[in-house]
Amino acid sequence: MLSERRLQVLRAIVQDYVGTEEPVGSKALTERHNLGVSPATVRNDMAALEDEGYIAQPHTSAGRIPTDKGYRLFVDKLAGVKPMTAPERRAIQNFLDGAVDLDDVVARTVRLLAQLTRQVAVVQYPSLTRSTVRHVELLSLAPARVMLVLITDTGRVEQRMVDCPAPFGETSLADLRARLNSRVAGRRFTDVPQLVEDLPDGFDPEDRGTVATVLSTLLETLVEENEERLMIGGTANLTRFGHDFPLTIRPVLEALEEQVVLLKLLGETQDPGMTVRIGHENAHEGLNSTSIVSVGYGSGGEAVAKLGVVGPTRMDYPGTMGAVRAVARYVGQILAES
Amino acid sequence: MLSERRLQVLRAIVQDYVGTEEPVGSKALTERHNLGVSPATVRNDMAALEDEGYIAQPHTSAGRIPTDKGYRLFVDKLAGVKPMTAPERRAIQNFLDGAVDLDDVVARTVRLLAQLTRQVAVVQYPSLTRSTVRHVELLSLAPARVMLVLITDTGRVEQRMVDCPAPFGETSLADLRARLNSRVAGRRFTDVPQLVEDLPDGFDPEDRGTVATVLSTLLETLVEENEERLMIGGTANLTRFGHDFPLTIRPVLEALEEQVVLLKLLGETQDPGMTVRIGHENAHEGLNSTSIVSVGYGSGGEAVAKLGVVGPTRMDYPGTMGAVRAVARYVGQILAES
DNA sequence: GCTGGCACTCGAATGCGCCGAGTGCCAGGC
DNA sequence: GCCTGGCACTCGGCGCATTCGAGTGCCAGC
Repeated sequence: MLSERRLQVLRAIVQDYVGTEEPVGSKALTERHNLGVSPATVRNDMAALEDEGYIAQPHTSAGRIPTDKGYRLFVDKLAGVKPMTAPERRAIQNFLDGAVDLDDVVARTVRLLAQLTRQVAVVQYPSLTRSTVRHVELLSLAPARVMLVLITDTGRVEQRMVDCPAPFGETSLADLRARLNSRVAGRRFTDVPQLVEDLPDGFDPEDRGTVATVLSTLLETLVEENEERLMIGGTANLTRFGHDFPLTIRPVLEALEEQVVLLKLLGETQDPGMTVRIGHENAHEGLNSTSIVSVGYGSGGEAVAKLGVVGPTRMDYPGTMGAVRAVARYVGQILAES
Repeated sequence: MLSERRLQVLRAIVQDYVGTEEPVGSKALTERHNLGVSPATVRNDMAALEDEGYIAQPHTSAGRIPTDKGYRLFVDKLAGVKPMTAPERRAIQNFLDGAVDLDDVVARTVRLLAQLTRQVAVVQYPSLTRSTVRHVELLSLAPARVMLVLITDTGRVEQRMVDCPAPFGETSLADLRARLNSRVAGRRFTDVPQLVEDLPDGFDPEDRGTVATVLSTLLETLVEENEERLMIGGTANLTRFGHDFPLTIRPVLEALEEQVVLLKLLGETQDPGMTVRIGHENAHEGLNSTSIVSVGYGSGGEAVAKLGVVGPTRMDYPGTMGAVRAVARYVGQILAES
């Protein structure tokens, strides 16, 4: 087990490195943090920390930089979450309050997060899985063509074309619309399949095919839309990455474009609380030198999606975590209101 | 006026520079293109071209690179549009054919363009201005709360909440829905305002306030959504920009995030044909070292939006233009079919 | 167990010289 | 009049040696 002072030294190294972006040496450390001991002592502690794998030297005779393991310890034990100041909170709230619809909420959230953290922000659209159906609308566009519109409680709208096997009259359509909504309105997506299972039975035989087609399209929509979408912003902040960055930035940009990858990363943990993935803890290779801070958010306590930021492992964890948490909280409020 | 050979020299310079990314000298030129004259002659031509401002030297005793003016001449007079090969066309068609909804069409188009051109692709969502109303749906969510859903002929769906000044019964709602649709379905957005002007007159006095509120929300939606959205992809290709690129890439990423800027640039010309904006021709400062190739696309001949790519001024113009044109054509087809 | 001292290491920065691609100009030839 | 070969000149890039200094590890002493 590491002594208290060694942990302090690690903390100081992380803080200085994050601030200066340069390997930190023993002398600089004692000058900037009053640890009450001499550089020589700190050197011993550093050697010990290096043995344990918490820090490393980029090359002999250079200062030390934290390893992923070092950051991990820092995040878990040494640093808290830095709360936002009151003015910051007000600014967040004001900025988000102006949103007019769901897209706008998400777009504003992305901008806000990117600005606050000066990193790349990722916001997942509220998931359909845990949300409920507000309404299903059916529109007849042609005798054998129906448009299905699904409206969720989070304000999201999805539409699908349905080509019917047989012509379908307006009255039948109205009938189906009414019955369908009486069954599924207000219900959870996951419950819908059972709820509509026997619905075709109540219809005329010649209409049953069409009803079944519509229903299966509806179910498809529910499933497909679980391949959730997300919005990304602040990629310009990647340019602050590092000195060597042409090599670093490319795979990151590529990974960010692969939304599937990000969704997988975000979804990896069910825990709606704050998650920090550091460097190689990220399964995706392109993100091995980045850290991802994410947290669930949602209306009324229950998390329906995640948001977070992607940045260099050398990031201000307490500040970033504070910003992410605060934004998630306010977005949840906004969603609950609307 | 420049002699025929000097134009040839310019063309050769552009081609070589685009290929090698390095300033091109007189000797290399005569070796790679059989111009039938000696390097010394080419040098004279180059000096002339430089006087005219078509090419420049990065520093004394280096090769020449084209200026924006040089590229402009190249695009206008010296190069055509390189058509896609048959296999490429098939690939484009196959890739786009798999799309299931409008979002998907746009997403696939972006990916496709980015891959084909190895540059940043930008696709504007089909504009509402020139499209027509397919259907307006009204849903009662609470006694004094109505959701308005607008469906366009391009398959786009927009929804808005309406808080009514007074409770509004289901029958009144159905009535409004029917009357509204009989007037606006199939009509152009621009025509809608006149078409619904006197609609409230036909309703009971106590309902007129609500009807007016709903209508004004509808009109707002039409206008607001003219602030069109767009999708961007292939930003990872920015890393191929150049050697000096940390300085170059940053403002580009920033400009790309400012969707307003891009929309403005795309919208600057009404011409639905192919537009090429080179370097400083782009009003936005961050894009001064990029060129934008864009073209209108749309279902059934009429352009409803634009798509294009953003790349370094040093790009393969004929190839890029060919790809952009081909993609636009096929996207138009897809939209016309659905 | 902490501290000051000391020798050592090694990357970054600096300076220097060479090389070669590329230029401009000029005199001569078709 | 235009093209060509020749020639002197320029200047950035590259390789190399040198210096400089931050930082280290170790050791003897308090």
